[in-house]
Amino acid sequence: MRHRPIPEATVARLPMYLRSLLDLAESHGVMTVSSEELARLAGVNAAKVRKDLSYLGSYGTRGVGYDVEYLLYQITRELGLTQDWPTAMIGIGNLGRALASYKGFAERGFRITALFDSDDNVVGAEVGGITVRHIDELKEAVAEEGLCIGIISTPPMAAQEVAEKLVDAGIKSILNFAPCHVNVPPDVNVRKVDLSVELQILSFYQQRTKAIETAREANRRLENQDPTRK
Amino acid sequence: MRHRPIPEATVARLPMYLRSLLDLAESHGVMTVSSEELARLAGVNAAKVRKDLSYLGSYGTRGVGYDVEYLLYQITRELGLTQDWPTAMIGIGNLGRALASYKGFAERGFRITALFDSDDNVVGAEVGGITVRHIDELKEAVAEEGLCIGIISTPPMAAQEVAEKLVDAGIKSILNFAPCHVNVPPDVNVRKVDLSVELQILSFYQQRTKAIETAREANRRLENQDPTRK
DNA sequence: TATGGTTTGTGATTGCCGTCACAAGCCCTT
DNA sequence: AAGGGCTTGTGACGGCAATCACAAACCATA
Repeated sequence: MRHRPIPEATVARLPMYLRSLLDLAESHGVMTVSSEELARLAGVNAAKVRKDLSYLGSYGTRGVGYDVEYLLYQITRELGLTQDWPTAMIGIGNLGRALASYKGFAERGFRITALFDSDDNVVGAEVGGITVRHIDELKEAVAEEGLCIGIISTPPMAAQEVAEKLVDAGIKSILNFAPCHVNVPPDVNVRKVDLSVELQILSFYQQRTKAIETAREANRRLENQDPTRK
Repeated sequence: MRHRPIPEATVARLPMYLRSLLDLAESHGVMTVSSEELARLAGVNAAKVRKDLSYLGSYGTRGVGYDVEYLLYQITRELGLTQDWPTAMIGIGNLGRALASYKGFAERGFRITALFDSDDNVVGAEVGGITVRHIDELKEAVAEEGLCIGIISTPPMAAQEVAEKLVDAGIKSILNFAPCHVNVPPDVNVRKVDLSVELQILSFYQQRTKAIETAREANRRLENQDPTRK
């Protein structure tokens, strides 16, 4: 049972557990945590927590719970966060600038160590202490500096082209903030963060609840008009 | 078949189709599109596209495809994007500022119409033409200006408190950019965007492929050392 | 009007994932 | 040493979603 593959859904939740554990370790100096407590903090089901953690190995103690420090280390290791992955960002516009100086990345161990753009007005500028280079220098920089992860924060029109340049440079992991799909070879891993898609999904459900409310109100009004109605 | 409920997974993909359709309509003036083509653009399976769209109704023509304009309208309507949902953003730090002026929101029909913060140094400032108000004015503003959606872009520590204030003010849809889970009543819809979680997931798979590569290399080296090895 | 080529809409199937429920195992008290 | 109270780890089950495969339906052409 120890070495079964970890399901994708579990991998996606590990970072949440990691964060909750960090909170526990920092704020209270808590030594041990139950799956119930961890589930509450991460906002998921307790059984799911246990099953997820069991994929990593038997790190809990029955009747007691999980040792916070130990679990922290195991998840960190499993996620590959014990080493750091030099990260390049391409597209230093408004969004790129904000992301490049976003403290959340650094706090979770990601150093964005190289910035690139194609606009000569931007190349040479300094953002968060890093000088923006021209995209043509990307391949060389990847080879020399061991860049492993690429972040695309260009406008959507440029995203596909940039993705291809990243792939050509040998990058195997891409995080795409541009609101569009990019095509890459099967051995390259792309994840997408689309800021407005989430709003659009909210809009769908918001409309739905609004419609229900409106219908209820109409019913109430109808009933008031004709209280004898069956 | 017409009025079955739309699965969550489908709702999450509608925005992608919407974007691809917009591209088609704008750039080429294409009149009609097949599920195959739309699938390619959105980066999904063609059968999935057809099934997804079939939940909205029979808007395609066999042997021809889907009318781009008509489908555009139907998805827009289904997502509730024919009306606009006044949106409040709470937490105008680095990230909040970038998001507030992010053009992608406006392009997809979301106007952020109200900004709030708790820091007196920020209150009164103007971001993207909107004056930042104090969080204590939130409830009143929601009531008067019909704000429907709340975006949390505070540091994680403040997120839960802000979420509760949004709920108290009557907001039913929340988009949370703070890297933490927030607890809300069941009738409130929260979606989360965590910028660094995606990086952490990439890190996991990156480590995995790296490990495989390293193992292969070790094998090669071993075989070179002892070419007669079985 | 008939025929061929094309594309949709959808039953059927499969696999993944969430949840439940409980045995196994640990600690503490007596 | 034994028993009670917890908590983990996991088999079993059910449901949702992805994919396949094909009949139904449409257009164009003759």
